[in-house]
Amino acid sequence: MSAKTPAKAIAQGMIAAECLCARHGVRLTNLRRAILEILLAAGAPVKAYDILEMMRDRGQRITPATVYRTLEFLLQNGLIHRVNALNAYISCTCRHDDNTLLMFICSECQAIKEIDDHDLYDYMQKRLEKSGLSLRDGCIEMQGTCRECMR
Amino acid sequence: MSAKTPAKAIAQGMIAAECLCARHGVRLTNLRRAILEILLAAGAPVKAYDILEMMRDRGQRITPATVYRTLEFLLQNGLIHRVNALNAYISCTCRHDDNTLLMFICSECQAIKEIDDHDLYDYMQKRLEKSGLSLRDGCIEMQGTCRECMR
DNA sequence: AACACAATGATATATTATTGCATTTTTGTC
DNA sequence: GACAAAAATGCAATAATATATCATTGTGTT
Repeated sequence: MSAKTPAKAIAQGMIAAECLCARHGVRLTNLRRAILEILLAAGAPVKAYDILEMMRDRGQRITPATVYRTLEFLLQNGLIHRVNALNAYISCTCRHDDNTLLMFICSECQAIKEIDDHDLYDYMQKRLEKSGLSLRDGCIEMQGTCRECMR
Repeated sequence: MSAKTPAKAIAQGMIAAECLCARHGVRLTNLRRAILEILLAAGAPVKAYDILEMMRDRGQRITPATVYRTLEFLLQNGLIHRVNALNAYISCTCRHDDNTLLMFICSECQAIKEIDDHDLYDYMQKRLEKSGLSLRDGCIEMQGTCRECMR
């Protein structure tokens, strides 16, 4: 419905997810597939209860607990990210096999951009280590303004 | 009670807050003072409903709405920060007069460290501008592991 | 005192998330 | 295939976090 993402990209995302789950030795069930697909299609942060509604609209009988459990699974396996600033979830667009993540959130339009800048990440890592802090496997969430909202 | 922070530091924080409010032309009321003091004393992230309880323990009749309104005021005036990763609030320890903020959260022990590293901030800013993103007035929340929890 | 405005009180409700236990589905073993 | 064990899901209740709305109180100005 609100498919902001081209069908092709969604399909690719699903295939990538299948591969990843196979490698991890975990099961990508229909429920998990369905919720991941919603997130892939949205291409934007989606709230847990919105996912719940979308699933119900599709005729699924489902409760919050199930949604959150499924999100937890997808998070664990690096297929999606949680956007703390928005209490929302977004499908992962980077191909980081590690858990490292640089995420930029536009405070104006809520758009999310994953930053695939390993140099920057490494620099931050190095810089923080001077204060005895390790970014290893860490998430970084930055808020600012995107180009469109800047003008 | 749970005063992790020396009384002297709390007092200093309060004075700084008074000054700042005076400069901003806003009122640091008793309620606001009380809640700021709780946060200063804690020296760690505190949840809204914990603040509510502490206030009630002190004999104040107070509701969630009031707590959130007060937190909002303190946030607006840069006296505290919201820790999105924890749904919690912490008194500001840096003296940034701007809204820029680099915050590090230990995923193990939940300790928060404000990073006062303008070089790092500027570097990130510059780096992000290449992607059309502006960190101006933005918050950065990083999760990782602190020295103590590393071993 | 009268007024305007900011702050707080009070009630209700919305939003986000988890717990615990029952049931179903899948997997591995015989 | 039959079975037991484990994983996934269903279901109900409830916890935790946050906001909206309207009434009341306090503060500063004239």
